[in-house]
Amino acid sequence: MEPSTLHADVDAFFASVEQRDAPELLGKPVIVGAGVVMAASYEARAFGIRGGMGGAEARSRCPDAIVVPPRFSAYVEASRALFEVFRDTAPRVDGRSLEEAFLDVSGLERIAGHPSEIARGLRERVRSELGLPLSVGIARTRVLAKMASRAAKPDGLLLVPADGERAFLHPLPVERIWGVGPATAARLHDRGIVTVGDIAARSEPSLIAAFGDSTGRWLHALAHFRDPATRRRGRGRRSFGSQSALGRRRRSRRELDQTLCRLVERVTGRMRKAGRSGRTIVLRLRFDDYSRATRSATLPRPTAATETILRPARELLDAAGPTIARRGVTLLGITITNLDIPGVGVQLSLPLDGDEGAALDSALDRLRDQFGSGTVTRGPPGRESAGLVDVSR
DNA sequence: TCTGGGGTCCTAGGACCC
DNA sequence: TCTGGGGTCCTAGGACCC
Repeated sequence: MEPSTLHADVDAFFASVEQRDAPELLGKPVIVGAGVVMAASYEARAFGIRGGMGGAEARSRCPDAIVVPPRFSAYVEASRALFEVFRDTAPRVDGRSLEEAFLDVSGLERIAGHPSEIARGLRERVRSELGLPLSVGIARTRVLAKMASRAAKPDGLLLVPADGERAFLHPLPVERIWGVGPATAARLHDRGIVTVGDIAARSEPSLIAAFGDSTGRWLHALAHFRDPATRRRGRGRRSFGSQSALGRRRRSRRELDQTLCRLVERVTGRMRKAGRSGRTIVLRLRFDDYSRATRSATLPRPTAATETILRPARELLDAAGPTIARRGVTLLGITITNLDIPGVGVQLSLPLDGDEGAALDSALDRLRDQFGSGTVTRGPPGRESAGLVDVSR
């Protein structure tokens, strides 16, 4: 099987959009975000500046860097145009974030040429039409394509041929694996595992014994060039969240409550706009020492109503009061999860006697409470009755 | 290196049910 | 009354990604 999975990724996305829109920034070290580095141009990276780094640290590494505030609407617009080009290039596009996607170009050879020609054309189009640098990795599997695009950066193209997978993957240090962060890397190092090849030398059972069922299997598959069974099940989003850093100053209960209200309003507003609702409310806290905690509560029914979510959110905050008083809170966040399932319809058709009909009606009433009266209907009463539940959005 | 804001997924224990 | 095995739901924490 020849490689036909592309991973396409704009380099330093936010910073590249800023450089494109303000030509005087071209060729200069650019940092997006003041408090924390949200993106750094490659010129800034040359000074050791990385995303997630504190602003003070970044400026000390490169005092001449130009710091610009993020302009999210510009990034969203650039992303929209980018995905138009993606969808114009391949029939199957799986977006992973604003600036990256997997493209399946299998079966396009006769129309559009070899995958590497398609990738070259894609890079040229994104450069000429959008003014953005795009790196592309091509491989047989997603993980390999992703790691190839990473290796190709900046502004590069790398194809991993089917017979070149070992030569590409096995020498890489484990830190370069997509999905291995500092914690897992440290645990691998503890066991003398430094490269992907070292992982390949271990049996699957020994990896499972050391790293647990999920991670063990995943590492083993990856090291043997198999696409690890996706760790992401289902489709679509699974939560809505909003958070706010508060700084080190001690906040009064009143200030915290105001922040909480703002967060709940923001989240529920986004949920209503998306036509979604959820049942579980998670309060996120971060303390002076950067330790974290979560407190959660689950409602009987999904909702997106501000008041319905605010009440239990306040109770969670109250319950965390003593902990906050002791450790000081530096971040407050709210996440709504356990979302309803959109686009599912269930139709039942069954003969009912009187009692069963009444039971069905009360069940449908409960569903109307949950999903709204317009989405739940009941067929005509009689010997053959039908209830229709349609929660499609 | 003292840290923003948005996400996803996994694990583990306890409650509860059959 | 005690014990077992299997399953689901909830809560809390942690790891990782962009």
